[in-house]
Parts: sequence; C-alpha cells; structure tokens
Amino acid sequence: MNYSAQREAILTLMQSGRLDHPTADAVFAQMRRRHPRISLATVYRNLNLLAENGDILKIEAHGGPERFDHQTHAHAHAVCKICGMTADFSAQYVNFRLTAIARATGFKIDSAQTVLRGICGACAEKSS
Amino acid sequence: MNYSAQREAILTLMQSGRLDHPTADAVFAQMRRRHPRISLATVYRNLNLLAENGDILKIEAHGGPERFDHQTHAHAHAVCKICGMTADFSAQYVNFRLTAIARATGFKIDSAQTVLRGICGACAEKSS
DNA sequence: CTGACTGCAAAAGCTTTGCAGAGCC
DNA sequence: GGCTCTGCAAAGCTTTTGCAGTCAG
Repeated sequence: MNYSAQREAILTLMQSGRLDHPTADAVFAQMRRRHPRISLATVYRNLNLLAENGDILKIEAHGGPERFDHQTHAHAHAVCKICGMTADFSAQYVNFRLTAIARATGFKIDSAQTVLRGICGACAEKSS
Repeated sequence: MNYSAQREAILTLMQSGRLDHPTADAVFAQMRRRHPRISLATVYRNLNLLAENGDILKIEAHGGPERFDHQTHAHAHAVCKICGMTADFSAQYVNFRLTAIARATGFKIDSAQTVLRGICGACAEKSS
C-alpha cells in the first residue's frame, strides 16, 4: 500500500463522485468534516500526486482555480463562464488526429484537453 | 477610434507576430522598449480588453501564466511542459461536433479551446 | 531507526484593483 | 467638465515550499 490514510481518503472521496469537478478548496472543505486536522497543503499535495498517478484528472478551468475529476477515461469539459459549473461530455464529440499533430508540431504528445466555454442552462435562464 | 495610444501600440505589437504566444510579462518587457513608462497593470488591462474584443486570443497554458495569441482564427495549441513553448496547429486536426455538444450539455457554447500537453522537439533532444 | 507523510505558516507566482493624476474632446 | 486611460502600489487568489514534528513498519 503506497497510499497514506489521508491520500486514500481523498481518493475515496473523489471516486465517490459526491463532488462534481471540485476545486482543491472544495475537496479540502469536504475532507475536513471527517479529518478536521487535515491541511489545505496536504490536499493539494495529494491531489497532485493522485493526478500524476493517473487516479484522477486535473482539469483546466480557464480563468479560475483548477478542478479535479474522478473520471479518467477520455472526455472533455464545458465550463460555464458565469457560475463555473463544469459539465462533461463524451470524447466522441471531439476528434483528434494525434499522429498528424505530432508530425506537424514535432511534439511528443502526452495528453489532450478540450475545454469549451459558454453559458450553462441555469445561468442562461437567470440572465434572460 | 476607441483605442488609446497604448492599447493601439499593444495591439500593433501583438499583430506584428514578433512575439510568439507571449505572456503578459513578455508583452510588458517588449512594450517597455518604446514606452518606458508603461506599467504591467496597463498591459494586463489592455490585453484583457483586446481579448474580450476579439482582437487577440487568450490561451490557456495549463500550469503556467496565461499567453496571448494574435491569431484569432480557429486553431489549437500544443504546450511543452518543460519549456512552456507553445506551438500552433490547424483546427483541421481537431473536430468538434458543437451542436451535438450543446445539445448534450445544455450549454450555449462561446468558444472552444484544445490544448495538448507534451514535450517539444528541442526539449526532447536535450533530455535524451 | 528510517523514510514517507503531515500541519503550519510563510512564500511565491500571477493577476487584479483602488486611487489619484493625466490626457483628450 | 466629463470621460477614459494610466502608473503606482497594494491587495488578492491560488498554489507551492521549508521545516520540524509525527507516524508506520
């Protein structure tokens, strides 16, 4: 077992899906309920470790704090620019021609992330 | 003309293509050569205004400072996770089924950004 | 005992903001 | 005068880091 109790607990929390694309801070707040002495630094450290390890995914929020996702299979995200809500959508809607890109840019590609920005249904209603 | 002298100068600098996907700081450094009294705050303010206005593009660097791009037509980026170098590639390599996504998520989509992370040719050589 | 892990507090970016002074029409 | 724009400095936010203490095996 390479995972300390706290790391394990964070992973379990993430995998429960109880939090939806949480920020580190949201994870911290939730963790505190059962581990009142946990620190924000630990949450950051462990989320980053878990992400490096491929257990969770770190996603870009484009102009907001980073968010984490327990779904590690290929998918993409739509971020509401008003409330920050993040929705998943299947990667089948986005197609990468990775080999062609690697050839064109000379890069060795590790990971691909697509983020769409827009306004979610709830915010669209409110503002109308 | 809605553009102040400095805003105009920043836009001109950006459009010259002399800087490659510069950070705000890089724009600041370059601007200083001809406008020694310009401040970093002004650079940020104007880059953001220009981006809102669609004159330039603000791109995500995923774990680094934001970068700006004078190319506003659809394209995507590959970011080197070692040196931060950012390469363009044509949108033809990435396909979005935007209407399907909008339907699936309930979002009204404004913009789409795809960022690939990897290692650029130069860094790959150095580390090998 | 040794090494990994943690809390705390401080630091480190990067970016934004408040304010007063300039400049322009 | 009224407007926008600017420089400066300070604050803000998120994230990382140094360090000493703690825990597990």
